[in-house]
Amino acid sequence: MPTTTASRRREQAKFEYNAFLALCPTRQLLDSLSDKWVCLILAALADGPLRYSDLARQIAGVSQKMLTQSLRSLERDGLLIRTVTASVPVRVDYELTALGESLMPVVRAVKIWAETHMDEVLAARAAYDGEG
Amino acid sequence: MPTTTASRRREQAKFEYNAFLALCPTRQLLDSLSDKWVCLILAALADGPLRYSDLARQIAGVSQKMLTQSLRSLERDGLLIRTVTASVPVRVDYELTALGESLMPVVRAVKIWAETHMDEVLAARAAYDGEG
DNA sequence: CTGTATCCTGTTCGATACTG
DNA sequence: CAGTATCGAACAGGATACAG
Repeated sequence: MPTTTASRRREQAKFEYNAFLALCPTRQLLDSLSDKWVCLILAALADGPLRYSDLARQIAGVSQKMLTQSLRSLERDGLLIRTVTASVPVRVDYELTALGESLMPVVRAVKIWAETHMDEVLAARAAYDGEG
Repeated sequence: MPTTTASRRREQAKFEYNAFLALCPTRQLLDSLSDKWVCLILAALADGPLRYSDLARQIAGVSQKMLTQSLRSLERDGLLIRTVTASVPVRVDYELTALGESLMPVVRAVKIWAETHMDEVLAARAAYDGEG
């Protein structure tokens, strides 16, 4: 059997797997959560609605661009709602939806594991880097 | 009060926040998990040890470079162990550590939420995109 | 078999400036 | 106040070739 066939089969498998991943719900969720700021926004909104500028102040490290972009993404996914109050100056509030709140236990699970075990991870890293 | 002072204060806050984030265990964990392949590797190893080529076959979409890179990262974090058997040809097995296994419930929590709610997210996306 | 090294492409993201 | 638009540097990540 020629090599070309085997390599073609591999490419085919890769293609199918990538198509599968594109549809895989877990991967899609992970893609959203992996955004650097998404979890921080969710956590900030867990205590109640906040205005744009409140978020910008609480999550001090984020750029305007990324904050807006992440908020849009979360809004699009139905995890939060954006309420514009047409006053002068305009006022925009962000609030978790029920769907967004249902995600919080997952975020908290991540947080709890991190706070419980991250020192072990850091120790492992130090040991690994030490050995060189 | 001159504007420069306010802007300097903002920069200072941003700097401090970024320093805080760099130390925040949750952020560090999220940074690891957000790697495209890490969760897939963890899931693949949840059922037992696998060889490099087994992983490459199961996670068909990954490039050699990223697979190796992700495995090294997980090894460094103490989540899996890499065992080299010096035969010809050489054989390398990867296996979750206790620490790695302790992370699995978190990964599963993400998976369960995704499988339960991702259709709502997709519906929200469709609605959002439809409105334009 | 299990990688490492290199090149090269697309994407991400911060900074900056501008708008309703 | 709450964004939008644009530019450029930095990085991620795939393809390919090579090595122990």
